[in-house]
Amino acid sequence: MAKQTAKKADLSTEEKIKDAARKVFTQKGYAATRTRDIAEEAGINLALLNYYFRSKEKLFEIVILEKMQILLGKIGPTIMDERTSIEQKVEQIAEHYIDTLVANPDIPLFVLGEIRNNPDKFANLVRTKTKIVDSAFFKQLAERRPDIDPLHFILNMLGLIIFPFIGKPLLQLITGIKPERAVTLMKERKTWIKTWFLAMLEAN
Amino acid sequence: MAKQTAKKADLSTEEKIKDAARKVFTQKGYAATRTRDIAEEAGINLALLNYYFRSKEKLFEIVILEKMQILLGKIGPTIMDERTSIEQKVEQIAEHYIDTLVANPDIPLFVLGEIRNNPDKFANLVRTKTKIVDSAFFKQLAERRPDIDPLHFILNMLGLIIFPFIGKPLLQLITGIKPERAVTLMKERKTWIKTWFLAMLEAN
DNA sequence: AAATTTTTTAATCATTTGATTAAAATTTTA
DNA sequence: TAAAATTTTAATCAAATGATTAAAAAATTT
Repeated sequence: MAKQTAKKADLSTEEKIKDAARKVFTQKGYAATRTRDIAEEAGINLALLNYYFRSKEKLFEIVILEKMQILLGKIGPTIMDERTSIEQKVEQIAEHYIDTLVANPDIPLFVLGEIRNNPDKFANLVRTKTKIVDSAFFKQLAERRPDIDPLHFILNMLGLIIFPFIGKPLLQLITGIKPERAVTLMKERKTWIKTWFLAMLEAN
Repeated sequence: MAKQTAKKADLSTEEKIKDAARKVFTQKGYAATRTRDIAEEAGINLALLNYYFRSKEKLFEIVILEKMQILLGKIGPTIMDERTSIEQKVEQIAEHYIDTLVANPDIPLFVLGEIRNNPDKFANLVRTKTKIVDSAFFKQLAERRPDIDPLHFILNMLGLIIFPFIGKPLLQLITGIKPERAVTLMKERKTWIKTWFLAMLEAN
């Protein structure tokens, strides 16, 4: 008992496996992940993974549903809110997502990559269909800029927020920027994105 | 001879394999790709893949180097050009990349995903190190907005251009947008991105 | 056209990988 | 504390997968 690997000593076996699965799956993706990697990372016997979760696939589903919830959970309620302005919505979304993604930088590439590899699988899962285009945000944008498809501004906002996290490995490769500097940069963006978004909204 | 699968009838075996490899690797990533998938897509015997390219790994390297060149090749020369303005650079880059990505929409997610899975492997490959931060573009941005790190604007530009292609599977999932509509949307952005970028550059 | 070289195929290998099993160890219940 | 239930382990399986081999087929050279 005195020489557990600290961090995971107190967690239940099931939680140790889930933690390890979260880490390995999000870092490498489903296909590149070996169940043995997860077992080793969790410090447990491989058979336990199947004992608790039946299969790699089942464990994966638990993890990716969590991650999709993190990535998509906040956006729905925020853009549906009739009482907040465009400005407030953008501010809320930018703040929330940058904080979330600084803590979970691997999520976007992970989720988008898995959706690419298996679009059908998530088709039913995202029952948000036609939700965004009926949202208050959408209507507000259309009213402000009747000449531009509101989808453009949705894409702009998400691009400004999410892309830096997706592009970070490349950015580090081509600029040699340090990880801490990258985090600082992301946090700086929290305040700027609202300003930039509003500027784009007025642009001609 | 009269009943080849048309398209590939005239290509050499080597090219048929490369074509198939480009398609399967970029769509599913290295780990999720089976050499048998490539052989089948190419309409050749599996052993031929190894006969011509030695291994899955070797064939993959050929493909990803091509794709990285497509993704990164244009940006270097453009941002280094001392004689063009910020506006011209952004216009050139937006036009070029959106055309390129409409024709090759899978590239960004593919390349960024593989870099994530194997950062070390591409470390030496991207010898652009310290190039961007010494570029004319960087200096011009720093001069125009001394109060904001030029990297922010690089990220903004790339986010506006590239993110829609990375996020397309998700966008289609949550909006039900048709693929053709998505392409139209991307092309519309070609003209707007310069405007939006300049607006962000002036924003306060 | 015979000989040589190149290309292609079918069969097979060795390793990896997800999963199972039966037994051992541990914990909980009675 | 004995019995029962739960958890863990080591060994092993079957299928998938990257790769090789030896022989056949086709193309090229002499």
